[in-house]
Amino acid sequence: MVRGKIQIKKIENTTSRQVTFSKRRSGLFKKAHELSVLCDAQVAAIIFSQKGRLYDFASSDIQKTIKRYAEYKGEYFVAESHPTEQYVQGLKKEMVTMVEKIEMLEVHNQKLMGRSLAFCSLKELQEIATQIEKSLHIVRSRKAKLYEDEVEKLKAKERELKDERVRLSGRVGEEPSGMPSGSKEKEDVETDLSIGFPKSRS
Amino acid sequence: MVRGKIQIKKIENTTSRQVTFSKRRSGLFKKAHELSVLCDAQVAAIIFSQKGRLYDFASSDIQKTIKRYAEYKGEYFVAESHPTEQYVQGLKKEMVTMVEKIEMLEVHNQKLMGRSLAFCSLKELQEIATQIEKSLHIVRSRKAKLYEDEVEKLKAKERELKDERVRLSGRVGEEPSGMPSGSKEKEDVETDLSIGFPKSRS
DNA sequence: TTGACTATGTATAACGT
DNA sequence: TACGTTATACATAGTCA
Repeated sequence: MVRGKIQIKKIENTTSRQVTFSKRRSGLFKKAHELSVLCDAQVAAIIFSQKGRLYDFASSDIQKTIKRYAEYKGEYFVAESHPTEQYVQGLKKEMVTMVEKIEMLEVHNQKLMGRSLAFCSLKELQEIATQIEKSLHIVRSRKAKLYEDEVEKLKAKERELKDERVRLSGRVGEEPSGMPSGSKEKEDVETDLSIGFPKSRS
Repeated sequence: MVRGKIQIKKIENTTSRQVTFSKRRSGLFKKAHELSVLCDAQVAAIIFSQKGRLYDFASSDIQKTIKRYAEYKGEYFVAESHPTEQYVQGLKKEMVTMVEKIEMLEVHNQKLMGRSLAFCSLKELQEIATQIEKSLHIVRSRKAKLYEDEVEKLKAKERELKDERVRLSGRVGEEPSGMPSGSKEKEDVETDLSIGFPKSRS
């Protein structure tokens, strides 16, 4: 029994509020449905309860209704971070550029590797050959340089060891003995060191 | 005055339907508002009239409500062509792959061109040198083949011309004359054709 | 269109169970 | 918590202005 006009303000009693919510919610949805049928309208209603639970009603597909709303209002209902069409276009453009670059590099690579030459003109072949010769020259020089450095390092080490040996002999005050023979007659250590297999060990 | 219970079905009379639409719509919005206040709920309602006109109500910001709905349902209400976050992630992943490929190709290219060798080991240098030598061999072979083909073509042409000359001479019934001298003693036409500038024209 | 009027149907607040 | 009941408040169909 209704005691009188109710005030439209938040119902403080939790139970009462929940009951009212449930009843009025279904009442609202009923009214929404009736409106949609009687007047041939597209109706959608969304309700979040205080607890955050979702209730919805739609006379047709709610997604369609919301999309229609979005189009009508010219708005997207999307997360803040959602990418724009423009941004994606930018990405795609970048990708096209990258694909082109990859193709270009692959073709170049192929040619430098001596493949896919079937449609090269003589002139082009000549250019490629020149480039390759140049490359080969550089690589060989670099290789030679590395060898040299290696040899230098080893020579330095040998010299160091020899000095050490002399110093030790001096301290002991004896003639060097028990040292590998033949170390004195060979002044040029270079002949003693070589890349590859050692000649022999005496 | 209401004559009796009304049927919940489309009102055929246009005027009546429009009036009912207007009244029930405001009634619905009023109920929605009351529900939101009484029960502290978030309510939104969207109505499209039969004519396609939009009416909406929301207890708070309707955009927020719809966004909340979208998040709750895990859906975007966006135009068909609008890119999803997932799609963009896919693109970005592809781009990373492409960037890596480009870097790899560039490094390879650089090495084949004899550049950026500073940090190559001897072993690596040796491999590069071997590859380059192989490439050079292939390119030179290809070049040689092209030269040969060219020469073959020219020889064939010369032979053809010679045959033609002989036939013409036979028809005229005379000793060939006015022909370039020395064409008979030279059986090997190869010496007569060369790549580059012609030696001379007699 | 829009707003009033009003008889009547409906929704629902306050209770029970 | 959820469902009946019921007295009331509210909504609204039909009508007129």
